[in-house]
Formats: sequence, structure tokens, C-alpha cells
Amino acid sequence: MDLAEALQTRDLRLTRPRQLVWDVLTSGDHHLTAADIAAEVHRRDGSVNLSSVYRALSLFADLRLARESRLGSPEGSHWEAAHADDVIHLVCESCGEVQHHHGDQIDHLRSHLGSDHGFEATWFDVVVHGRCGECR
Amino acid sequence: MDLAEALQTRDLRLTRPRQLVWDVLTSGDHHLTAADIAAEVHRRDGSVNLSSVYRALSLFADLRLARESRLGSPEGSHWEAAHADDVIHLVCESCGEVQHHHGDQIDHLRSHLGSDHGFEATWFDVVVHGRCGECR
DNA sequence: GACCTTATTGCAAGTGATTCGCAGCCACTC
DNA sequence: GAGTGGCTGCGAATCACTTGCAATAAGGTC
Repeated sequence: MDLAEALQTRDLRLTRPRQLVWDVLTSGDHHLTAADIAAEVHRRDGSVNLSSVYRALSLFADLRLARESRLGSPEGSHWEAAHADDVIHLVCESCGEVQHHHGDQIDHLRSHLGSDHGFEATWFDVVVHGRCGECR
Repeated sequence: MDLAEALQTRDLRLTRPRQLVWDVLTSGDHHLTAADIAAEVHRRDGSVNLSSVYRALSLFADLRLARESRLGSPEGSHWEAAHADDVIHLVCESCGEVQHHHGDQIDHLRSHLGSDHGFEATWFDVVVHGRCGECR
């Protein structure tokens, strides 16, 4: 995933705030809140404004480079670099950990919805709450 | 689903605002926003305050009588009376319609996660965005 | 490198959904 | 019907996020 390229083909500019937000998004933890991202970006460069972080995030979302998911937590939404949409988020209610689960269930679901119900799925947001193996 | 009973067994009171919110939630459309509900409640009884609507909704959510789902729309979250959790929300990006899809995929997923991955699922929030049969 | 165009930013004020504190009210019990 | 404490209405507060605007700086052109 090359940020510079993705931007340049659309006459968008690769700026410092965008680069920093992208760095934070692609390195380290998944599922950061906008505030987390802003804090980390600000730590790396104190001159970057909160608005720019929000603007970068929603730009990345438009370009399908990043993805916003509401995991049901009270504090705002969580962000992660884009990944295939056949991913299930497993949210542990005990330790708060969010796992990604890859499987073919989503594909089954997609074809089932398409062929049996005429619904053409674009993207999936599957969140399962429960207790993870560690916490049971 | 008897509201009075659910409340009384927990030493909670059946008040007019709660009754009205419940009426709106169980009659007519699904997936109302808090604002929709507040508006309808207010139409039926102008003396009911917005805060009370929010308080009733979150109480019902605690009691598992109602359910909040974030369907990805910019205006706040959507509410519906509780239903079995094996429901998939199909959100049409064209007409905005939200359909419920009942199927056994959720059950398959639950047992798959449990037996193969040690994840004990409590509840599911499955939202699929796409185009419905009408809009294709 | 200097210059130019205009996308992008920082700032500060604004928005809109939701929450909270508190004094008064009323649902339910005895 | 009196008491009590759970609830409500109200208004102010919060919180995540957005926006308007003048200043700034990418990235192309010469």
C-alpha cells in the first residue's frame, strides 16, 4: 500500500500530517481511536493539529486506505489501515482485546445474500462481543 | 415482552416517559434514531423531556429490552426493540433501507468461533452495506 | 532554484448528539 | 394518604468531531 502513489494519482498532496497519520495507522496497534492517533502524531510532531488528523483519517477512509469501525465502545470510533473486508472483529468484554478473525464465513455470507436474496454486498462490518480464550 | 414486569422485578418504576418510549420502540418502524423516538414521544406527550428518552433507552439497553446499533450513519445511533441476536442488518447504500436478515450463518459462526477458536460469543452485531434487490 | 497555483493546514469557533447535576415530583409500598 | 427514594424536567456541560478562513507549503513549470 503506497500512500504517496494513492494520493498522487488523485492530485492529492502528500503532506507531513498525512504521512504521520499514515505511519501511526500502519505501525503498531490496530484499532486506535482518533484521539489515540492524534496523541501519537502529536508526540512525533507537536505542530500537527487535531483537525488535520481527522481530515487525514476521513480522506483515507474515502480512498479506502483506512477503515473506521464502531466497536461499541463509548469513546469515539476506532481506526485501522484497510484490510480485506472478510474480517471479523472479536471484542473481548473482559480484557478489551480486539482480535481479527479471518475465515470464509464472510464469503459464504456474501454469496448467500447475493444469490438467495438479491442483496449485493459492498462491505461488511462484523463485530462479535464475548470472551476470548484467555479470559474464559 | 412485558415492560411493567421487567421493570418491577428489578424495583424499577413504570413511568409515563418509559411507557411512551417503549410504545414507540415496539410499534411501527425499526431502527429509529434517538431523535426520531424523541420526536414521536414528544408528539404524543409534549411534556416528556429529551433526557428522559435517552435515559429510558439506555435503561432498556441495560435490561436487554432494546438494542442500539450503529449502522454507520452520521446521525446518531439507531434503536430497536430487542430481538434474537442472530440477525444481520442489511443496509442499502442507495435507498437507505435497513432490512433484517435471519439465517443460520450466525449460529454457524458462533459454534465455529467457540469450538475452533475458544471465543465465547455473547452477542453479534453484523452490518452489511450494499445494494438491495430493489436498487440494483 | 525561483515562481505559481491551489490543495492543505492551524486555529478557533461551531455543531450536534448525548450526558449530568440538582431540585422537585410522583410511582409504589405500607 | 403519607412517606421515600426512584425519576423527571431543565439547563448547562461534555465530548467527539467539523468547518470557515487566512496563511502556508506541496508539487508542477520554466
